[in-house]
Amino acid sequence: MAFEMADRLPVELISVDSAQVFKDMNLGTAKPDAETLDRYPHHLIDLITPEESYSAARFCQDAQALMADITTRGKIPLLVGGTMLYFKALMDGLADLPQADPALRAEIEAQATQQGWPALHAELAKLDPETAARLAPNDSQRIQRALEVVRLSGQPMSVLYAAQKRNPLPYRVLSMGLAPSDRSWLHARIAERFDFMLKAGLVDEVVELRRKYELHADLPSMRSVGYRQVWDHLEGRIVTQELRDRGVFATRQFAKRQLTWFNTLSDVTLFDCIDPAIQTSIFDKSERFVAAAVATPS
RNA sequence: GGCUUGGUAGCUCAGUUGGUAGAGCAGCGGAUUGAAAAUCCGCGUGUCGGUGGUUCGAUUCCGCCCCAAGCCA
Repeated sequence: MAFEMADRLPVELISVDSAQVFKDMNLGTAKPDAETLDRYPHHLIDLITPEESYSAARFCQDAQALMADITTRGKIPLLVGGTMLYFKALMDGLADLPQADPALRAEIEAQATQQGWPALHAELAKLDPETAARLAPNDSQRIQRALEVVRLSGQPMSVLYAAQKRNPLPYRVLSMGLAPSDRSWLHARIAERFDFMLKAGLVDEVVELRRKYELHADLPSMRSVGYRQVWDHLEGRIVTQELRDRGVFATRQFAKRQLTWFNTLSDVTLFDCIDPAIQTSIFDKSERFVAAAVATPS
């Protein structure tokens, strides 16, 4: 859909994808190939190495800077991708919170290994009762973040959330989502997609990544779908058949989580992508939708 | 043909000293504020292979049959 729009409208593409930001992670992230990227350049692809990490906050900065440039050039920013938190953060803004502190995170992590996350959840309950109340005792990542925020800023995260200013994007946004009406169709596509990745050499890609970079299994890059399972396979924990099955399961679960975001995100017009034959009609519909929206500026 | 071991949730299995059963994975639903392709939460009725028998009561004990794997002919 994005490419078809790029053929007809003066747009520039901005990728909204937390995995395609990594250099040399191509097959497993389903990154468009070099030829496609040449024809349809994407911003925010191949930004950092797999040793580094990106964030929703950095995405917001990067995307907003790009949107400003693009509109200055008289073009339309077209944001395309599946990292729904990034869309949400861009649309609704983020509170003014301290950024991640790797050393502090390591410290908290070590404490959790000793005492378990429920103990840290209890500790959080003293420092920030409101946040602790809405988090599950095993929600490691959010408990860690909430503790990090209090220690760094001296203020509970709930207080900083409450102080968050409404800071709407200075653009009129048209949101479109693709969701299949038939789950079994989705599952078949996912299996096909992962089998293709394996056939195309995903395992070799990870072998090469491990040779080229200093990686470990806890890195955001190596925790992503597909890479995590190949990692386990290369470590000898699972055989090829299991790698394939687990890769497919992980992709399905991820896809379901993406779909769940459509409940939360406001004003998204959904299009059904049930089978390839209908895809041209999806584009026709969306094109009419865009045309109608452009004709009625707010 | 005979013997042995199995047949319990979509899959892999546990279990019931006889009172009709539960884990993991899968699946489904939901949360989601600097790791988000992450992290977490909730959801378990299935002729316990079939059929006769014993019993107040059988998935559990016994007989026969079917199926699978292995061994012996």
